Amino acid sequence: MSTSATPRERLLDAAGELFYRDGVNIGVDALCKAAGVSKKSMYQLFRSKDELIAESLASRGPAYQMLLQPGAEDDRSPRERILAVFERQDDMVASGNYLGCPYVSTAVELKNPEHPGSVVARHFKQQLTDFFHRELVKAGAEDPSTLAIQLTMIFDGASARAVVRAQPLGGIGAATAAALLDAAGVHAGEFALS
Amino acid sequence: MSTSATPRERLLDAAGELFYRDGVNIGVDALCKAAGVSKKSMYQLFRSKDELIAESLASRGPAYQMLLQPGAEDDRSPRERILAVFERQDDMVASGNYLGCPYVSTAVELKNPEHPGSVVARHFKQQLTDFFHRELVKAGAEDPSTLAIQLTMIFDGASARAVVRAQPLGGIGAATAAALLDAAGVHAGEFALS
DNA sequence: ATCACAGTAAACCGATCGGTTTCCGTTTTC
DNA sequence: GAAAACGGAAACCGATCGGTTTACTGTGAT
Repeated sequence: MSTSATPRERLLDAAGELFYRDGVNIGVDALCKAAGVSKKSMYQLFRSKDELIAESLASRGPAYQMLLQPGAEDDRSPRERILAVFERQDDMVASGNYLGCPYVSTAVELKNPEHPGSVVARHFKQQLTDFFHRELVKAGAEDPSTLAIQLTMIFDGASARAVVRAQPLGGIGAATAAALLDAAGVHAGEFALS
Repeated sequence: MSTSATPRERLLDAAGELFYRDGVNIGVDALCKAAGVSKKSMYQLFRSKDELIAESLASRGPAYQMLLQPGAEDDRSPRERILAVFERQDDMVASGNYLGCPYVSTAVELKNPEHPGSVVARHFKQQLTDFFHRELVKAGAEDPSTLAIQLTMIFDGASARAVVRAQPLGGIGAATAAALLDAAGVHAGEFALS
């Protein structure tokens, strides 16, 4: 347990991992024990367990996005950059212990769409759609808004498949996304003329 | 509370509804109270709560499939019958209180793919894929196996979107499925030549 | 009439739930 | 060096967890 980090950081880290691995119903005692933080400290850092759920989800957002989305600087085409997301998802599933997209899983478990954790989940799922949208605009796609939503759906569908089947995806997500991009006329190496 | 049904039926009914509405972490006390069944009866009808999860999921399977899949006897083309699944999903989401595909949600919540409930979930998700596969074979699709998986992914992706966004789908699932079928050359009114 | 069974209500078990509080040691601050 | 703040360990709260047990009621078969 890296005691170098602040209690808040340790808590957010442990919460991010345990809420994902065991579900949001894991107890705060187990959480605090894993973080090496007392319940007293936890409850003066966070108003409630619900707030900790939301904040731990939010704190992992940027890293999760960077893990999934290619950096801004590379010379790949929009299509390749989009497909890279599905390839990274494939890797995550293949590396084992994949339990679904953390945001979708949390929203599913919380049931209540107004729960602070659900709000955070909605926000970060929108960011993936926004990434797709930006790339599609760069590629000059005809209907980037619809297509971005469809790609996000394929991403979450692949995620659901990985959870239900509990086995590697074998590139089926990337293949489906590619088929959809083909149908929409977004081809390899293509950029908008503008 | 229809006391006409047997305790077993009442329990499976209440469990199917409450596990879906509140998640699998709902207590057995609440379950038994909703079913009007004593805990003693519950535990001589089912070995454990885990078994009740699996059996209630299984007992709802046939009705859920019939709700989603068109009956065997209709004159629609395979493509239309496939798209009908997505339209019914759209209706379910639009009617409110949609909390995702019960099988995916349960698998996500249980985390453990060897949990009896996860096994049942995997089985019934496969049945949807099988339905798509049958229709695709009828339509003479080139790669029905891959396409059936892709359609199932779109279905689950649309389901995830409905949960995360907590708003109607607006036909995006059917539109995505249609685009994929178009790309695969499965057109309206088309049947295999055989 | 009686026996057996099915089933409910409720007490009970140890463990855990989210959350609060007390106590005490350590570190920072002046 | 004294005082104040930080934070961990652990007791504590009422409620609930999954599961068992006891006690009692109603029913049908004989």
